[in-house]
This record gives sequence, structure tokens and C-alpha cells, in this order.
Amino acid sequence: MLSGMKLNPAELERVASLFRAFAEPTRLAILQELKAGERSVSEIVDSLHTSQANVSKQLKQLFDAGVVSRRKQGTQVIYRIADEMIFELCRMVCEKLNRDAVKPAELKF
Amino acid sequence: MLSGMKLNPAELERVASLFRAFAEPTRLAILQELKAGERSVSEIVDSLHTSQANVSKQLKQLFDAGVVSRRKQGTQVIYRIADEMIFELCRMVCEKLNRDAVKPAELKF
DNA sequence: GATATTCATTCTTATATCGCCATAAAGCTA
DNA sequence: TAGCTTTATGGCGATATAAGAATGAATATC
Repeated sequence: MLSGMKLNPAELERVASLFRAFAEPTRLAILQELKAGERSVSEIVDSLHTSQANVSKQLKQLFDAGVVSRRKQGTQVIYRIADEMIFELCRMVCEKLNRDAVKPAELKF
Repeated sequence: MLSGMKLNPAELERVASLFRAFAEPTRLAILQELKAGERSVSEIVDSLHTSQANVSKQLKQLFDAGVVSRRKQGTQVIYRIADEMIFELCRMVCEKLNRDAVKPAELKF
């Protein structure tokens, strides 16, 4: 895919869909929490400033995108990162943001 | 950013915003065209199946995100990739999609 | 069995965005 | 100047999605 010829609309949609998983601050915040290790839903809720319902919904999106995996443990559900590739993506994006920000911010008289 | 401590909401929003630039099929299609080299707006329009107005607006979003740059040449505007990092991102995303797809799709008798 | 805890789902509202149409703006050419 | 080409922008309708409230489902505890 995307290695020589062009992707068709369906393939482009799949690529876009995965990028979309990272395109919301709440989901990125969740991934940031999971970076330190697996977490239950309520642990994630406690560490963020949003409702349990919202966390659950965002986790579902991440799960459907194959970004996180989960297991049940009694009454709680433990989520964890399913593919470390995510952090490499975030690292590259942050590096670009830093590159772009240097220009207007670094010339401080 | 994202290298040790956690990003604050404003920083998360900036990261999400850059991911959002890649989260639409039309913008990905435009980037695919630009991968082969710089293109004028009308050339991009001819290669895609959408209106000139739409192409122009998507290009603006890519420009604002720092993904493409542009120069004027008479009446036309030539766009080009501003940061090759983009293709590395797309490559990693495609690899993940292929990894995930291998399971049910690769077993073809 | 009754209650509490944890998580997922449905419904609703507010907001954002895609894509089209029409039009404006800028630059070429006659 | 008038007209043509190329690009950008504003308005509009349709669709998507984020987040809150309420509820349902599953499991643990008393």
C-alpha cells in the first residue's frame, strides 16, 4: 500500500480512518495514559477530565481501529496498547511540530 | 513533546490537529499526487474526482498544517510537499493495516 | 437475593466538516 | 479596457462526531 502505485478510494478511506483514531485530543490523552502501562477504564477516567461514558466510547474507537486491546478482569476491563507503532507516529508528529515552531518562536530579540 | 512527561490539552490539540490533516481520503489523494512532484491546483483537480473549490479548500488545510508549501506562477499556484515526513507516516500506517489485514485475508487456499 | 461497582450503549444536543454552487480576486492576453 | 483563465472564498445542506445524561448489562460483595 502506498509503496508505488496509488491507493484506490476504499484504501484511502482505510488509511484516513486510522489517522482519524489519533485526530482527537481525548483519544491521544488516553493513549498517553496507556503508554505507562495497562489501565482499567475507571483508572483512565480518574486520570482524565471527562465522563466514564466518553472514555468508554473513545476506547471503543481505539479498539475498533486496532490501536488498543483489552481483557476482562472481574467487573473491570483492562486496556493496553496493541501496537507500539502508535508512539513512533506521535513522536514523528511532535518532531514536526517542534521543527515548525522553532522558526517564529526562537527569534526572541 | 511526548518524550517523557504528558502533553497538556493545548499540546494534545496541536498533535490531534496535525493527525487530522491526514484523516480525510481527499487530502490523502492530493498528497499522493504531490508525491510524484509539484502540481498546480488545476492539475490536481484533473487527477481527482472532485471540484476545484474542494481541492482548493483541502489544499488550504494542508498548507495551514505545514504539510505542503506553494508558490505563485502567473495565474496558477504550484503546490508541493513541505515535509517528507508525511510519507513515512503513511508508510507506517499502511504497514499496520497490512499487518492487521493479513490474518483473515492472507489465507487464500 | 439485594445492592453496589464497573463498563458499555442509546439518545440527544452542539459543533465541525465535507462537498457543491456561485462568486470574488488576481493575473494573462487581445 | 474587456475578456479569459486560474485560484480562493463565502454560503448552504448533509453528514459525522464529541460529550453529557440516562440506562442497561455483567460481575462482585454483603
